[in-house]
Amino acid sequence: VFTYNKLLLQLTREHRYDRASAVFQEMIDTKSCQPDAFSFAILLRGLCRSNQLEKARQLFERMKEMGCVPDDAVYNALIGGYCKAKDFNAAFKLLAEMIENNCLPSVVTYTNLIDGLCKAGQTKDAVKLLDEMRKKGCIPNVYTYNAVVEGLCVERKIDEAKKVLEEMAVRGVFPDVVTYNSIIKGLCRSDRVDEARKFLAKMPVAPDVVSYTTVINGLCKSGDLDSASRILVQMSNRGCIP
RNA sequence: UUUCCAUUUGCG
Repeated sequence: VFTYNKLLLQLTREHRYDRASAVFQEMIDTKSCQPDAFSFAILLRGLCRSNQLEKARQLFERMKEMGCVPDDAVYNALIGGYCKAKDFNAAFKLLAEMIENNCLPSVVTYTNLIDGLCKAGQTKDAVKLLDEMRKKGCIPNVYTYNAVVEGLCVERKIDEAKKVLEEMAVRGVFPDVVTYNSIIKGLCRSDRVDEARKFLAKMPVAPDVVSYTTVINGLCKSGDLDSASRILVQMSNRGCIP
């Protein structure tokens, strides 16, 4: 099984899903070596990522028919797939099923859902889910918050996003460069480039290429090429390569 | 001895 799984993993990494499915079928046919939950997880994840959700669903049914118990990796893969397809009914159904089967949804599970909701423009629901996960004793981490912050910034609700920052501070989750980059992007998009520039100057963590690029982009769009080139110089001085 | 994973820039 180990050997087969390794092969499956490699094949899906190379996006050769047809080949992977064939290998999988071979495992079942030979009967000497039945796929385990991990084999399924690997293949399901590959199918979900390549938008072959229907195939994934069938495989999942088959898995249960074979008496193989889905683990959290399997559920996470499927939930991620449905989120990307914006089929939240299906995603939440799986979440419920997962809990029924005594499979604890992890922070990754929730982050998947929260990120999906945000990307679909449903930040309101995302924030609600964030609250719910906490009530269930699942602690959001920086990835979870970043997904929310990013979602709010895309919707130009910068001030709400800043509130989330405050909440992070209260809960002892430290914003990282990704968090700040989302805010900077939000400010730029809301024509608050000047604030973005100030934010860049005083952010508590070291700005990276993305931070600089975002601000420079904003400045260019607003026609402030002088400031843009100044930032560019500053950026190279700090060893960042555009 | 296999072990999947989630978040940010550039109309990529």
